[in-house]
Amino acid sequence: MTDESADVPPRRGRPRSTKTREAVLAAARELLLESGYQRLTMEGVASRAGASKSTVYRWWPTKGVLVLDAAADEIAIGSVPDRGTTEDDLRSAIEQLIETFSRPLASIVIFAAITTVEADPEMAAVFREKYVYPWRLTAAQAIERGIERGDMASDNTQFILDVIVGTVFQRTLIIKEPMTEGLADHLLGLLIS
Amino acid sequence: MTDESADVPPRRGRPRSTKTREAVLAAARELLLESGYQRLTMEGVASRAGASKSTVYRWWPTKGVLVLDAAADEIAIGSVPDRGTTEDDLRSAIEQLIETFSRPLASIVIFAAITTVEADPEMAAVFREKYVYPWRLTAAQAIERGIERGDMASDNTQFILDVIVGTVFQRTLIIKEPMTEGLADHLLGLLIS
Amino acid sequence: MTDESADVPPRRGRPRSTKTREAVLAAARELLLESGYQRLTMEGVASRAGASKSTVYRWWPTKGVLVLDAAADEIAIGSVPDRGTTEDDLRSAIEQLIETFSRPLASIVIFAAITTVEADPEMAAVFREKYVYPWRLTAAQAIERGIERGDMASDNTQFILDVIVGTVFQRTLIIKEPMTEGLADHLLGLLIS
Amino acid sequence: MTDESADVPPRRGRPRSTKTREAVLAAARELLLESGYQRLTMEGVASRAGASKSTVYRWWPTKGVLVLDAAADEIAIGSVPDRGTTEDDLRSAIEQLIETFSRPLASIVIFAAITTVEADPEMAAVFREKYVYPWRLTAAQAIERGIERGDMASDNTQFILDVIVGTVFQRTLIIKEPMTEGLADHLLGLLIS
DNA sequence: ACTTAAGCGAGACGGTACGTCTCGTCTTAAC
DNA sequence: GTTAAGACGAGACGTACCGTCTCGCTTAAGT
Repeated sequence: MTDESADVPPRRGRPRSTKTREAVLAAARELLLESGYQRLTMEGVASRAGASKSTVYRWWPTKGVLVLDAAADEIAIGSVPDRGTTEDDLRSAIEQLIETFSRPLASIVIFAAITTVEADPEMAAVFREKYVYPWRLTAAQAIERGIERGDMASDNTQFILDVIVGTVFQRTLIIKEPMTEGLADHLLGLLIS
Repeated sequence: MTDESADVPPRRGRPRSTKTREAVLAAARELLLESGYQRLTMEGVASRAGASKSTVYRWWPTKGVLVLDAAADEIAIGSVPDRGTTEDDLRSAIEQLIETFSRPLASIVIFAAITTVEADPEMAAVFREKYVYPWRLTAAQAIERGIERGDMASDNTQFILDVIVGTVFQRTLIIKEPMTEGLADHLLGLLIS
Repeated sequence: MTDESADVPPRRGRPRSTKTREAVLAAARELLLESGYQRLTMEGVASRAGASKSTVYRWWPTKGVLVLDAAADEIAIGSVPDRGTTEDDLRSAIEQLIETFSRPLASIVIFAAITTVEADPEMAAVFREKYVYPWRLTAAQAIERGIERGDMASDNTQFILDVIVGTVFQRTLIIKEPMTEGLADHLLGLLIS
Repeated sequence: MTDESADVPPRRGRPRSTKTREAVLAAARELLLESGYQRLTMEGVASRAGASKSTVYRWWPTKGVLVLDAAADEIAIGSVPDRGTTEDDLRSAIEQLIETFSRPLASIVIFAAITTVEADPEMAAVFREKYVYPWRLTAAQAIERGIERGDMASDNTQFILDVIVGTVFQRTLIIKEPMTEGLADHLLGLLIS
């Protein structure tokens, strides 16, 4: 009878402090909500968390990595379910987008991840790989089911995705006035023939 | 008999140097294309232009103002003409957007103006007032003409504007892969019933 | 009639602030006396002086350069005069050494300059060039005058210099107990035959 | 048969590793010779020795203590013998000094021990107690024998000690050019009447 | 021609954050 | 109890830009 979980790495040295980790992430969240992404500094996070700069840099080499970690729960968007009808599927997708983009912390971090490509391409890449592509894949599948059923006003999946994401992004993160209520209905009216 | 042009201030002292002004704007354009908006520094612009920092700050109090001035010609988008048919009008609007967003310098500056709200709200405000609203107004008029003719798939003007701008922004400035050719046709197919 | 002082360099830009310069040097002196050379930090000096780090680094690139400047007056040892008799000349030399090594600030800085060679060879080099060699040259001349007169107990100038400097250094900077009063007489008794 | 040495404390747990101890001391010696005292770090010694920092700190609380331990053999200077004549005794003393100060490792450590008082007074104290005073005591006795015999040019023992130590220190550790050969003779010529 | 006033370059200045480094302490699991 | 590993708080390092501030020189328009 052998140990079944033999693939556990043999941890050595002082283990990482959960307390410090959470203090740093909490400090990052607070400062994001107070001052935004640009004005957040690694030094400020360390200070607010009662941690040292070296500890912060040891685990989060850049600001982008840090805030993606700090807001991970809020950013997570899940995947688009298969509810049986095209309208229900697309409505799910659109409402997931609207809901996620409307969370205060998530909106700040997502906006930063998208718009800071130039200064921090790695942040954008991590964000895409981890959050955007998985959702986009299931959303594309939902759209393709709709196309097969003959329900869609366009047969170009990528284009429809761009319409949905672009419009919701525009309305919720750029033009910030509400109108979010009717947004899903308007989009469905346009996309479903 | 009074002075006809009473609003002309009696300029005294050394007049502003056109040469310096143009050297600074040219330096800003070069650095934008070489390094992007974030990595551009006022210090770098002054140095490249052979000007002093105080001269740069005298005329362009912030990086945003400077960059909008430097790219003014490329950013100008004009207004949506009245060509007689809904399709022609909308196609004009969409192609103006695509064309403008595709110019190298304009794309950098517009992207910065839209996404830097947090760090430089004034830049965003100036950009909206001077470039976005005028175009958006004539685009809204074109859409309303289409609604009156009964050509549009939706009767909500602001929503349609968000679809157009959001989709084009998404495709040209966020997801940078081409497909720009078919974009106008796809959008027209969706928006015109 | 032409301008006689045409060789004045044409000063450009904002002139250096004398006030800041003196505040930094005074802060350095205070911290040297309070904490010693090793514990003095550039950051501490800037802070105490109400100056910024960049200003300190602009003018004094290393700690060694800064403290040599801060203590310049106290370190200056002059040169050995020619008083006519060997005894008077040597007594002058020895008393200059003792007096200089006994000043609180000078002793700290000289000790640092001598003993930090390994970590900051430039400081040691500047110190030697500017303060040690000039004095050593005139002291050597005084010794040679004594040798020519047949007054000296040894005819090796460098050796006698090492005896004088080594003994005074040993007594005043290493073994710090007094006995400094009789030191000059004892040395003269030994060196003059 | 019982344990004969009952006064040995009943050691428990893992015994100290002789191998590790020697690896650390050897690493310290290597790094002293390669980089000098200032640039030697506890971290570097641990790393070179394949030991952990905590092990190094457990047994050698400071860099000074470690380095004195690592160079103990080379630093040891013995005591001044009584050879019967003043000249032989003093020559022994001076040559012991010169020889010790000329060993590469010893010169580094002694120089550090003497000049690091400010930063590490404990190191200086340990060095004085363990190496300086014992030798100084026997050297003083040799000098006093010379004074009693009427051989010395001065009757102040401490002063003569300072002349000897100061001059040799000056010549071998500060001014590093040779001339060490004639040094003992020159000193004897001066000190013996 | 002479005065006046703004433009301009150079560059010093106080700040602030950067990311790196070493320090000496602490916390584990393995031995 | 000792060890290797290595996380941790602390704090200085030297650099880069920020936006402001003197300076002395230049350049015209108004006298």
